[in-house]
Amino acid sequence: MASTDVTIYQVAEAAGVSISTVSLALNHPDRVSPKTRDRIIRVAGELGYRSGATTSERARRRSGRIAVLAPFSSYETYRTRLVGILEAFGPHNVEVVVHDTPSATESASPLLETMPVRGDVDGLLIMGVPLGEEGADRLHRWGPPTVLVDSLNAEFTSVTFDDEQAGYLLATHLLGRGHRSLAYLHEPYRASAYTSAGRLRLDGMARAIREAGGAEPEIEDIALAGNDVASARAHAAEFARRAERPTAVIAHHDLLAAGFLSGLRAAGTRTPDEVAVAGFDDGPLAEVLGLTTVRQPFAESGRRAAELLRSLIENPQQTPLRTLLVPQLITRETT
Amino acid sequence: MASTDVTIYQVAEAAGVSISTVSLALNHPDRVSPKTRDRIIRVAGELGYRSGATTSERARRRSGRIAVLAPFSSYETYRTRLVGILEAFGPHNVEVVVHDTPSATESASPLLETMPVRGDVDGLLIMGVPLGEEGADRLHRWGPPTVLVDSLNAEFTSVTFDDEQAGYLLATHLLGRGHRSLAYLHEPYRASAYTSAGRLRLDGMARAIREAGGAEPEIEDIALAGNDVASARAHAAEFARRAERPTAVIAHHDLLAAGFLSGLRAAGTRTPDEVAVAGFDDGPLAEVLGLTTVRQPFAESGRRAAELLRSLIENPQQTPLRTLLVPQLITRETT
DNA sequence: GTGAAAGCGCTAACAA
DNA sequence: TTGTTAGCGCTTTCAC
Repeated sequence: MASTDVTIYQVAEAAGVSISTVSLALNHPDRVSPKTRDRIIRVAGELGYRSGATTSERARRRSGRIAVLAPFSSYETYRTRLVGILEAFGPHNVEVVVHDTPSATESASPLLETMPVRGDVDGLLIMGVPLGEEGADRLHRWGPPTVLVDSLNAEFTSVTFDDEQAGYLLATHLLGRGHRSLAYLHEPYRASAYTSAGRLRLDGMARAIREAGGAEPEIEDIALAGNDVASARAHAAEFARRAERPTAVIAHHDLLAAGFLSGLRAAGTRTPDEVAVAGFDDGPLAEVLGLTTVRQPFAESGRRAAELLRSLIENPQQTPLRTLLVPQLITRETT
Repeated sequence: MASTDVTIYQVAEAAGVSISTVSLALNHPDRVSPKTRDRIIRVAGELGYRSGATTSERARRRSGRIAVLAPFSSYETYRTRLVGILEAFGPHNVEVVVHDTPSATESASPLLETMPVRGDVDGLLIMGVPLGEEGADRLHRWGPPTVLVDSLNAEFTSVTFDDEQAGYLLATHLLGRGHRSLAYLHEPYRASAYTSAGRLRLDGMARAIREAGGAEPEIEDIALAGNDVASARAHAAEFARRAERPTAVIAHHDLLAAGFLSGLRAAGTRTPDEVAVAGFDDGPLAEVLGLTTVRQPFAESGRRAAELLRSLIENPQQTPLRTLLVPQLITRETT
C-alpha cells in the first residue's frame, strides 16, 4: 500500500478550492494568492498530505531519483563511497536508490547485461562493475546519464583511482628501503576477467623496479583462499615458514595486510625487520596498526562521481570525461 | 530528463498489438500467447523499453520501494546493516532508497519531525534515530508501515540490541578477571538527549557489579573529544599518566578501543596487565587486534528489520513487535 | 487568481 | 487470447 493516502483532491475539497489550485499552490506558490496558498498549505499539513511524487514525475519528466549500483555487500569501500554520494545528492533533494551487485571477481561474465535497475531514474552511478560490451551499448543508447566509478569505458564519464601510480609509489618506497623481492597478496580471482586494479598496480610496481635499474621485475603473486582476515592470517603462517621468501608483502587492501601482519606476529616473524608489509586504502585499521599504505579517497570519489552525474543530468550532451584520483603514500611502521 | 522515453504505446505499435497486450505480456506473461509474448518482448528489447515504474505504481497501489533512514555518514555500522537490508529486499524486487540523517548525538532535538522522505514508499526503516513524540504521531497516522532499528516506540515494530545485557556480560567478565574499577569511554554527547545505548550498557554493568556483591558500582565516565581513533589515542596518553585510574576501560565501540589501545602502547602501558581494554561491535578491527568485545550482529539486524517490514507491508494491521538481539561476548587478549 | 479539462504512461476490469 | 476503456494522482495549458 503506497502511503500516499491523502490526495490533492482531498486537500482541495477541505480547502474549498479546485485541485489545480492546490497543485499550483504547491508547485508555483507565487501564482496563487497568499491567502489561498496559506490556507491550502495549512490544510495540507493538517491532513498529512505528502506529494506522491510518483505521479508528479510523469508531468515533470524527471524522477528526482538516481540509482547506484555497486558490490556493497562484498566491499566496505563502496559503502564508504556511498556516503560521498549521499552528501552530494541529499542537499539537492534527489533520492538515491541502491542496488547491490555481485562483485566483479565473483561474477563470471562481464555482467550488467541484465541490469535490475528500473527505468525511472534520472541518472545512474555504476561502481566497481565492469561494463560489458553489450551492456555499455544498451546503456549508452537507452540509458539515463551514467557515471562509472572504478571502471573505464570510452562512452562514459568515469572516476577512477590511479592504481598504476599507486603501485609505483609503494614499490619505489620499498625499493628505497632496500627490498628487492616483493609479493602481491590478493583475494582469489573467481573470474578470469576483471582484475584491473591489481593488474595496474603490478604494472606500476614493475615500472618502479625497472626505473630503479633492477633486472627482471620480480613480484610474486599470491592468491589467498578468501578475501578476509582469516585467509590472510592463515597464509602468513605458511609464509613465515618458507626458507626463501620475498622481503616485502603488499596486500590488495588493509584488511588483508592486517590479517597477514597478525599472522606473521603469531609466527614470531618480526615486522618490518624480517618482512615488510603494506596495504591499500588507509582506513582506521591502517591508522591503528601503523600500517604503511596508499590512501584512497573513497568518500571523495563518491562525491566526485555524484557531482559529475549531477552535471550530466543537467546537460546530457556533455562529452565523456575521465577523472583520475591521485594516490597518496602513507608511510608508517610496517615498512 | 526521465529516461523512460519508450512507452508501451510505441512497443504496442511496433509489435502490432494493443497496449494492454503489451502490459499483459510484461506483467502476466502467462495470460498471453507465447508467440505474441515473445514478439513483444523482442520488440520491447529492440526499442529499449524499460518499464517506467513511475506510472505503474499508481494503478498497482504500490511503489515497490522502501526508504531507509540512518546516520550512514556518521557510523559505519549502519552501512553494514544496509547490507542486510539489501539482501532481504533485493530478491523481492523492491527498491531501497537511502537517506542520510544527522546522528542522534549531533542533532539537538529529537529530529525526524521534518522527514525528507517522499510519500511514495511502501515502507520505512528508521535506524539509529530517536522518534520524537510528534514525529511518531505523524508517522503513525500518515506514514507507511515502519520499522525502527536501535530505538523504541510503543507504536512501532522495532529491532534493538540488548545493550543492558551486553554491558552486564562485559562487566561480569572483567569482574571475574579481578577488576574492580571500570571506565566507560565514549564519543562526546552533543545533545543532552539520546544516549540510550550507553546508558543501558552502564546500567548493565552496574547490575553486574551489584550482583558480584560489589559495594558502590564504580564506573568512570569518559567523554572523548571526538568519535575517532585519534581522540581515543590522545586520551590514552593522558590516561596512562594518571596516578590513580581504573584498571579496565570499556569503549563504546571497537574503533575507540583500538585508538585507546594504541595510545596505551605508545605510552608504554601494557595490556591487559596494567590496563584491560574492551570494545563493542566485533568488526575486523577487533579480530586483528585481539580485542575483547561484544559482538553485534549488524548485518543480521538489518536483515531482520527488513523482513519485519516486508511482513508489515503485506499485512499492515499487525500489532507492533519488539525484537531484541542477543549480545555475545568475545573474549580475546586485551582483557 | 482560480477553475475546467486534457493528458502523462500504465494497469486492470470488462468485452469481444 | 486480445482489445477497449476507465481510472490512478497530478501538472499544466487555457479560459474565465
